[in-house]
Amino acid sequence: MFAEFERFIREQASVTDEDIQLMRANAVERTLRRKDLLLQAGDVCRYKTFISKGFLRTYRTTDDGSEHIMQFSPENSWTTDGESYENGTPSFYNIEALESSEVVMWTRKDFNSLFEQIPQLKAYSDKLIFSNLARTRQRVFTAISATAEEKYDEFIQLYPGIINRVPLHMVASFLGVSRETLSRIRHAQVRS
Amino acid sequence: MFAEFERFIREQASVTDEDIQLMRANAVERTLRRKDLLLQAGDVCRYKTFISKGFLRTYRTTDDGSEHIMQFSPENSWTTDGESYENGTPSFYNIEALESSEVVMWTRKDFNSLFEQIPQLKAYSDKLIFSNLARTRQRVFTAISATAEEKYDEFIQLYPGIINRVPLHMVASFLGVSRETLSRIRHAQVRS
DNA sequence: TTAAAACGGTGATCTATGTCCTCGTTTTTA
DNA sequence: TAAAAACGAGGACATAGATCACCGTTTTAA
Repeated sequence: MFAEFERFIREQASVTDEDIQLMRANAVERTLRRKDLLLQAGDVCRYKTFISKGFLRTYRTTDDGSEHIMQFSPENSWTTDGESYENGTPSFYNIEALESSEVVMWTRKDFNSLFEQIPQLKAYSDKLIFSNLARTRQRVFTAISATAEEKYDEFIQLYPGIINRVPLHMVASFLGVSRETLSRIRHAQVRS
Repeated sequence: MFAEFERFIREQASVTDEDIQLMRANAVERTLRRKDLLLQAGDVCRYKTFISKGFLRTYRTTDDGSEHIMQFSPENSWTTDGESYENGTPSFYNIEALESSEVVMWTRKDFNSLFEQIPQLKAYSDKLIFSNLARTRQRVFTAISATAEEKYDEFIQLYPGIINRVPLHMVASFLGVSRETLSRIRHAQVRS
């Protein structure tokens, strides 16, 4: 699992062999089976997690019991609940494996010390957060301005591949539309 | 204008007198009248802006001409289009003064050099971005999971004061509901 | 200081989307 | 490998919220 991470980070940030050793030193590897939770709502998110293999989702449950997906996380991406991780507060989110997955994790303490020792890692992380914020803003804009069909079209364009990897109701949940509406939109598009 | 900024930043980050001098050195002050644009869609956002007095909004226009408000920015807060600012790409957003305002701005080049010279400023900025991301995520969650009334209630709770400072249709635009619906929700709540 | 524009409210519709249901197929799991 | 669960599709109906239209009041700007 760390091997995949090493390959990934080397191509994302120009890190040295020593940097890699540092990162390896306090990395925690974990294997997840389908439906395993990496984070449970109510717990504090203690780790920053790199997904070396598999597929996760981050979702939140409303009072009426319905689930709303905030994020899909395929291999070669990161996941965490930043708010809980930074502030040590209980998380609202669940992070669940949708496929059997392999991840590499670091505690905040360890990762912050990596930031101090590896400035390129900090710069890379800053960039990630920026692009994350830009994408989240875009998602707000779409959520408040687009029709269900426009939301779906943008999803397909922005995240091709995901549609073939998760059940339709999860895409609907991510978009904030009902499963049935999404099913109808798709069918209407096939015909046209 | 810089005086207000100085007061603000001193209480947010522990900066020295010399730090203040550095920040003052390349700060650009600007006065805006109501309806003036700080940023026009299509232009590159060249500045990071602190609002020392007044009130701005950031909005985006859809193809059909409708405006969607992404952010309200009262005095003692910051505004910029991070994506355009960081990447030098044309912005999708307009930033407009809703009241006559006074702002202090820095170019990216200058602000980045301040980051190098004033680590506390960088740390403060990192925190801001984190909380910004957390708030934006929360807004996504609400947008995809809540009813119009729940959206309004959360807005009032999260941003008390703004409701008395902007016309109702702007709150509606921020929430992604129609002016009429919001008006009815408010009236129904007064009665209950 | 006055004409024009913006604003908030409300009634009468309309409609996009949600909800509830059933059914056949595929996938999962014991 | 068989029973159970999850899934996608689609029909019938319900409804939250949009749209359109109009009005009186307040604010803005020439």
